[in-house]
Amino acid sequence: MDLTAHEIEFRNQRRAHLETLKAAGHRPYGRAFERTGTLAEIRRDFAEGRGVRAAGRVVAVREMGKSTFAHLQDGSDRFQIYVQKNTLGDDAFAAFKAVDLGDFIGVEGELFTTRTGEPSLKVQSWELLAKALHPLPEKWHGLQDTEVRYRQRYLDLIANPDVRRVFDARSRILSFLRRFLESRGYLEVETPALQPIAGGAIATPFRTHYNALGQTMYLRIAPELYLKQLLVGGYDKVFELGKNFRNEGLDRSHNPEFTALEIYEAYGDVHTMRQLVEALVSGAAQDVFGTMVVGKDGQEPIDLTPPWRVAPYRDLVRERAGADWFEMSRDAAREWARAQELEIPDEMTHAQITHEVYEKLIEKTLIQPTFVTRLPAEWVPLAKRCEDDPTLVDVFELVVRGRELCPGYTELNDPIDQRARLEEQAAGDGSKLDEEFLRALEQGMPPAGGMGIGIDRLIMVLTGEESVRDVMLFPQMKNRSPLRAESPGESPNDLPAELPNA
RNA sequence: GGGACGGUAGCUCAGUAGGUAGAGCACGAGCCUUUUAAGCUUGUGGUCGCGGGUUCGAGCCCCGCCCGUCUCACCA
Repeated sequence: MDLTAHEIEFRNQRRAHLETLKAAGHRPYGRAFERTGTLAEIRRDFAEGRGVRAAGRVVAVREMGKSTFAHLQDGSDRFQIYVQKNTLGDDAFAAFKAVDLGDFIGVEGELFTTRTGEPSLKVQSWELLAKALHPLPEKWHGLQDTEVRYRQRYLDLIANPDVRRVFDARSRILSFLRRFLESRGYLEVETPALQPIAGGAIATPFRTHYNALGQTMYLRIAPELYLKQLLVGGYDKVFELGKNFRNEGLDRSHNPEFTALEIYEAYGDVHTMRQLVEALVSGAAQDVFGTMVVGKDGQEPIDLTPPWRVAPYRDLVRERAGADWFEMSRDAAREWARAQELEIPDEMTHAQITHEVYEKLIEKTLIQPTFVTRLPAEWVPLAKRCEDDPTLVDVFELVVRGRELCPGYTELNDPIDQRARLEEQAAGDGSKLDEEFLRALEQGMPPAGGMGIGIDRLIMVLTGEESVRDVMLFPQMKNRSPLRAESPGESPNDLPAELPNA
């Protein structure tokens, strides 16, 4: 790797500092350091003159001749330390000058308040815990380069406190979801991520090969079919919180691997699920942010206070496209849609045109939480039909800020209808039929409600972030230098039959 | 995949009309014992994303490519 003269200079200086510190008796990469507490705890329990031990990364240094101010940062806070020549002694003070921005150190001393009123720690002794060989990003503007922020997230986390806050919130939201569900008697389960048939959704899967069985495997696109087998097996209330993988495009609301929460409840239905998701999401906002109104400054605030709007799909379409929409001929519907600047191929059916109108003209206008209900059966093959209209299914799609957040429905438990609808969806390709799942349904699955929440999008709604990359610690990025070029025309799914073991 | 925009010092960014590349921070040296974007003096640091082309001369113009952001397409 080619280094610029400047990078070589940085490296040499820091290594020279490291040698200086070693000569002064420091271990360049220390061992456990017993702290009085985190920096936040030390601040909280501040008492003038109190003796404490603290540790953290040096993120700011202000040298003033025979004394130095610096800031330590740990996972909880940032705290000022004060290093004085006559407190520390000549040698320890001189060695401290070899501490660079970014180094981890441990310090021991007394708490005091500076003339300007900042709680500080007067250092009596200190030791090096880890030397940083690279400089820190700029202290005032932080790290701006989006590419570096995503590829080297640790720099982003060090330099940009707001980023840290988003991921702290993410963690607390996940924790709340688990606590909430467990407190209501739902059992967390784990089902295969490596599946022989990628079912439960319509999406292109990632394909791989399992050497021991000589068999093609897929990364799951959804856990749904396994969770339903647990209902067959007698579990009444289960959920799974985990990763799904879809071999599709990558944009600000899609990442090839993403987190989903799926919940199933025997003897429930679409209404059970609606109430559950309302309580779950509004509860998470209340628990983590102390309010049910969320969003960043400059955004339209989202009010998550239940109950949320319920809007049947056809009503929304009629509202936008006219009360007589569903009595219109296909030609008239096509003409109307094209007048709205939608691209409508001649062969599109009336139902497809309707769906295009919904997705392009209506969904994005649903900012506040809205349950879109009673969708056409062909869009949701695993849902049970409405009793009063077999062309519709008992589902909701929860839409917030114009984006689909969570589908939920009364699960289809009729194995005969289920087979027919999966066959229709597979369009004659029998290899896509999950016979194991159908066999399980034939064993008898209790009536049930189920739903799946896109957790990354939920975090986006709750934190006000507009890109999924800003709520995932390590979003997918293209390799900077591919190990080997893909041969032209080779599909990413075409793998050699045998892969060497790593 | 299409379109728009971007990639200049370790970081954040300027760069006029095509005329030998700048600032702040960081870093080095000097001064400074209550500073906090510390301050003052001074210095180092650049394959201008990569590869071609036009030109006497390219960070700037042209072509190709790489990476990223947004957007459209795709997408339960």
